[in-house]
Amino acid sequence: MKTILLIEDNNEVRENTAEILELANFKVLQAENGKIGVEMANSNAVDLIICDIMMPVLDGYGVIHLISNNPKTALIPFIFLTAKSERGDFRKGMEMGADDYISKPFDDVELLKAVESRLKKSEQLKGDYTRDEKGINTFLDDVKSLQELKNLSETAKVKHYKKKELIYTEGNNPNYLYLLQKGKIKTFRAHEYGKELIISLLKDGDFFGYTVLIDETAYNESAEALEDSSVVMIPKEDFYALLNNNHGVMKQFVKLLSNEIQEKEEQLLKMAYSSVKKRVAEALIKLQKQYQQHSKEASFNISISREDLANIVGTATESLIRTLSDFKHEGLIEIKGSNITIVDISKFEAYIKKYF
Amino acid sequence: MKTILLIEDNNEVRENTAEILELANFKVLQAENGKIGVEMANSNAVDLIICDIMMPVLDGYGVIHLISNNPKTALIPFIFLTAKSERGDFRKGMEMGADDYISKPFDDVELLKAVESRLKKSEQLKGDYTRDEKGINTFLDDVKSLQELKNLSETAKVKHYKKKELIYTEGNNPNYLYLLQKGKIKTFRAHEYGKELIISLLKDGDFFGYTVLIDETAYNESAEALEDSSVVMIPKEDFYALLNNNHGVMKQFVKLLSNEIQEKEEQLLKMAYSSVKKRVAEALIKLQKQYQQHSKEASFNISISREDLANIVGTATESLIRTLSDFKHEGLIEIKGSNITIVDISKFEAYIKKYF
DNA sequence: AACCAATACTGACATTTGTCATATTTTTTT
DNA sequence: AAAAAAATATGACAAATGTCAGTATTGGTT
Repeated sequence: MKTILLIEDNNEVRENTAEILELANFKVLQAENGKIGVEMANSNAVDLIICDIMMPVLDGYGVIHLISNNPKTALIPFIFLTAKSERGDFRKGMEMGADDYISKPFDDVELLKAVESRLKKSEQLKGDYTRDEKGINTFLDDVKSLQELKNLSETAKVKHYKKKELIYTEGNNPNYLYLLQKGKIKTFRAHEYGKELIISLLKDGDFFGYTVLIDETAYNESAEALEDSSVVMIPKEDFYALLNNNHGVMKQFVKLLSNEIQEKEEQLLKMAYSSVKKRVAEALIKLQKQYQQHSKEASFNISISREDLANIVGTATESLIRTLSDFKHEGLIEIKGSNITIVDISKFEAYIKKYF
Repeated sequence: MKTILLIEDNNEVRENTAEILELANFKVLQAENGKIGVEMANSNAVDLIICDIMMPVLDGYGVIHLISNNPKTALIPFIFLTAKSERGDFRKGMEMGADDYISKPFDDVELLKAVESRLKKSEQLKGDYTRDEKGINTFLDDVKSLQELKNLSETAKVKHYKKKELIYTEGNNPNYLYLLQKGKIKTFRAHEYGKELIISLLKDGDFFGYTVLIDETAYNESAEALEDSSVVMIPKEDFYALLNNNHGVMKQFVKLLSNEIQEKEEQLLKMAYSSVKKRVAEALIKLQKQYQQHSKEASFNISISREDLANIVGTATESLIRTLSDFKHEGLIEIKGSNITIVDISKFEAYIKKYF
């Protein structure tokens, strides 16, 4: 329920107005002068302020001045509701930053529509997605909708990469936000000659290449297609524009990033103290889940080269192969060429837990 | 220079108005009907729109409807400038989401003041910090200013922790954003019995505990004071409010997070493929730099327990100690009790590069 | 100043992981 | 289908790191 702060010195007018607003299912806070009003705005979570101009102690102009200069309250929509109906009065109110100006006597409908209109606008601004509860996907949907927009316009292009082709390399300067439309792509960092660590394995619908866009530095990782892939290239300007204009997207993006930090920290902990065997097992389970969720087959083959798997785990290819052999001999996985199948994922998980 | 889109069918009025705006040093885009206006808004970076109501092809109401429904243009301030001066017309315009409404004939000053007022408001909303070029510190300054604000009010409290005291533990529910005012604190994650990895070593002025605040989950790390410390506890509601109300802070925060991701990835790569010896060396150099920068002494002792250092590197305490002994025997570092001094940091760095 | 507990260090050895060389199998190309 | 290339697998061994047990040193406390 939204909270409206009503500042008006005339008891009768105030109470009548409050009643109307309450009937419209708003929570109403009442203040009988400007000073009290400002105090209430500071100490309560207020979604909108309706304020008279001529009042004792502190008038409406004083109120809007104080409200605007306090960052905590500056963004609350502000509506003047006043008997001062001269053009000059109206202009002064608006110039001081009011969002609407209703002169008395006013119609109930006028007031309610004005309130609704300003609340709607304010929500749009804040990008309040709290109600959809869809979490992270909202962000993706948003960007996807942008991407669809872009597809229509000429700015966003889709590029096709062959297996083993590079999308970008360490040192390149970023110009695009990438969206994997179809295919499989790895991003990885190089350590020493021949050694690399796969940072992420991307699946359809995943975005990549955004961290360097934000930092405005060169790539410190490379991206390579693991199979033939289609990639949507969103010009960085569009990405910036979206972030800057849509607070909701920004919020979701912050969530996305902070999630990633936590994941990386988790990985770091495991890289430090878990044995190769355990890391391999966890990588297999993760891959299995990631792909199964994606393609809805019952028993799913993980098809990945030993080298890539080793680079996910962060170990030598031979060590990885030995570990897989061990798992195979214990009947936990089956290997057919480059395909790996986890025989029974819950058994596998249980074994890992017990064994270590 | 700010760009204003002026949509008005009457050539004379439009050109006169444009002239006034140009004199006030705005860049003016002119559109002679609503349809052209909407197209221009979509293909140009526009900071404010001034629009007539009665027009051929697409009227002002149509324009504001289209502008509001496109996320790319929805946040551009919108002013109606019209001969329709009836109360009903005015209300309709405002209800459709206009930010101001000026009826003709109008005064030049009225128009300019209205434009300035709306631009000011819009900037406040976007929190445009692009001009200070101070980068990440802006965020910190912002939060610090909030913190100062908070210090005055009663909501933010400073808590003192003794050496070895815990600030929070894994599983706790977060209620605060923490700011280390004075002291030294580590945050760490537990792996198996007795094994932990230090995620970060905090110094004065560092914030911590924000990722879980954003994810709204329980802590997956613990924080412990390494020496007596003073910590400012900012209620999470204030943190949320700051993020939501100040676009600039949000932007800086996104940068902060994306930076952190890149750092963690770097660490991950090193954890996977660098030897303990190399990781120890790098940890020492990092500590040296972090502290030296902080306290401006020439030769600085790193004072850290072997166990903590091992937990930064991600190795067994004994292995770490052996590595330190090696470095000592090679004359690279000096050890006096728990204090470690790098004899010559550039020599040390050169040795590391050559040796590995 | 002496004591005690905590921390730092060392030795001996086990375990894990990496490296190189080579064999085998699978996949790709012709 | 055969040949070539690439990927996978295995053996033998070396190097790195961990573990446990015990000794030495340090820093704080009375």
